[in-house]
Amino acid sequence: MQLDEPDRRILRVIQERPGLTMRELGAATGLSHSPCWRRLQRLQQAGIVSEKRYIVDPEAAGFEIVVFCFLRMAEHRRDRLAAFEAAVERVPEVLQCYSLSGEHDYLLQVVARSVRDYEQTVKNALLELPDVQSINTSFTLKRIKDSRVIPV
Amino acid sequence: MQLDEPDRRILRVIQERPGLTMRELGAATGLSHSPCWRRLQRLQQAGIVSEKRYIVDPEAAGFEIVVFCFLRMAEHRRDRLAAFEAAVERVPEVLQCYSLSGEHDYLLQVVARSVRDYEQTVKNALLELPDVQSINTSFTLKRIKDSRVIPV
DNA sequence: CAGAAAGGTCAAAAAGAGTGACCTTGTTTC
DNA sequence: GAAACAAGGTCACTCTTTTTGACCTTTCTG
Repeated sequence: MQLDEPDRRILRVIQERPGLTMRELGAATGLSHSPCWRRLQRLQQAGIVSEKRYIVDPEAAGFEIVVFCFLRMAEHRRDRLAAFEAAVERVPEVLQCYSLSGEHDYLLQVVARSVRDYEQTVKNALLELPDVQSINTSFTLKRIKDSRVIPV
Repeated sequence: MQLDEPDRRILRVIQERPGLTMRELGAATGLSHSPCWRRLQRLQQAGIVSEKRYIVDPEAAGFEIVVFCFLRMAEHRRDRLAAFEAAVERVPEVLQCYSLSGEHDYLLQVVARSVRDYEQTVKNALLELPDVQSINTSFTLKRIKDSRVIPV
């Protein structure tokens, strides 16, 4: 879907100032509430904008440990990787998983309540994932930024 | 803030099923809407839960390129790092930034509309950040998972 | 057991979302 | 240039939810 300027303005405002009413959003983007609402609907149907939701802060919720880990796979056959990816999806402690170009196959962001818990997750969930050859963990010391604001 | 079981149930349900009304949320967590609402308020005031907001999908919004990059710093004095972190905060293409233990100092997630744009971001924004010594980029090939659901 | 803390119920006000009808304006197409 | 469209604007209104307040009941706790 092609975004025009009003669409981008809407995207900017809903990201920077959630909690505006449709009328306020319209005012902030130079539209009135009706067409503004119609556009937002369209953006949602196009999958560009999610439904409105709450975000839970891992740290505040007691998940003090955030790690990134790099996986290398033993097999690189398409069906094996698909199996791995489906399995990763089901591990709740894994928040993000991207496949990478370069020397590592996957990058995972994993949260845990403690180092001990992380250890358990690695042993019980991650190493059990199909075809994982090696796991290289980097602990995060500090979250400097964790934004979901796309600079549209 | 210490979370009890009803709190955790609320956190689980609002993450798994956004869009429930307060009454439905209450029903799903075994509370009635009033106390449920009061708890959710408390969780928000405690910073555990954000206000309700839309999430924009980078890919759907035209940001096809998602990269992770690893930075190494020239200086490790406290005030220099603070300056760097404040500067990173202001680069809109950087969605995430964590400081890491181990051989790299920082991990950044950066989005861009194209490889060419990414190149620009690196040259104009990232390399301009104070004390950056080296940048090591890993392009992502595929997003397997990008969840914000904390397994409370 | 007394009090405090939290939940339940009810009722109601206020706010916002979501619609629909219809008019106006700017553009594109013949 | 006229007709046909595509969008936006305005209005009026309905319906849901949220948000509150009052008050009673149940559960813990010291």
